[in-house]
Amino acid sequence: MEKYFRSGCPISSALDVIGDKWSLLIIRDMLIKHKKTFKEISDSDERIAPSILSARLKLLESYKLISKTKIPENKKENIYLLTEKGIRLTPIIIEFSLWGDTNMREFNEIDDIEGLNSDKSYVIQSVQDSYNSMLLNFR
Amino acid sequence: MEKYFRSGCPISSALDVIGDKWSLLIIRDMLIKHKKTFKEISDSDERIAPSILSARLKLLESYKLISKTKIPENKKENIYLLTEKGIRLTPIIIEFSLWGDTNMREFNEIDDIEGLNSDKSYVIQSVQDSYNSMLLNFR
DNA sequence: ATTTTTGCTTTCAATTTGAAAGTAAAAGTA
DNA sequence: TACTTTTACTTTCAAATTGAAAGCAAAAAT
Repeated sequence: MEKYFRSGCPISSALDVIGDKWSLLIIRDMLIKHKKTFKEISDSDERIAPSILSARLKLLESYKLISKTKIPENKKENIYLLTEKGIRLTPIIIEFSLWGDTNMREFNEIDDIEGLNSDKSYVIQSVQDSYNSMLLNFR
Repeated sequence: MEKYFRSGCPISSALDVIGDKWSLLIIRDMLIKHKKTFKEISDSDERIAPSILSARLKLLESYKLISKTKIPENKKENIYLLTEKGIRLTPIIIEFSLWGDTNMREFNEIDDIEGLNSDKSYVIQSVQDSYNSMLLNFR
């Protein structure tokens, strides 16, 4: 897992870490659906292969977007949680959601997402607040 | 170039079109640097291979994010321009820029971008206005 | 004690990527 | 007019990545 960046451009550098087919979908499930285990994340509509999920979780952890812990009650399951860096991806996730909702209906049947039409900064704040509340159970 | 979508999720659908290593960098150069020809887009810090650029331009055109024209003065060069759909990617580009700027400095030396600290919606509006002004020369 | 679940790893074929070279038409130059 | 250069690609092919399937070891459930 070597860390190679194509240039010093912040956009390019961000894409070098999360600009692949799967990373933002993993982040979406953690952030919006509060998924926390390998199995929960595996169970998405998009069916990510375990080999890919494993590799991606390792990479996201190496860039400190997520952390990996266990809870004392369960020695088996790993708990994956978004870090501050990861939670800060919320605006990107919301912008993708809005763009896809408006611009992809012509090419694919798009699920309706409730609350997406509310004020943008309110939606972002709500998502982040909700995730942070959930996090309180793990400290 | 078959159009396959992994699910009805707007985020996933957006990523199925622009969630690869290069598309958003092509959009960045068109939107921010007003690049319009194959050669101009080829000349980026990240050095995209012509085979990849060719394939990506075709795909972006098929999803109506860009249009391909010629100007009467030059029968050789194609002019690639962002459509409304493409210009609407501005918020995503800006959010990537902001996130990379804040969160990737730990792992890569990030170029300073002037004006990035201004009000977000002002930055977005400026970028879009500037691109639209440039477009007036091609209608 | 046995079965099931979980979180992976391994394997391997198929797909994608990307560097390099090639090409055809247009444009520029002598 | 002939030649050279430029542009916008395409082709080739090796390397890297992806992803479906199977395997596996430890923990949890029965």
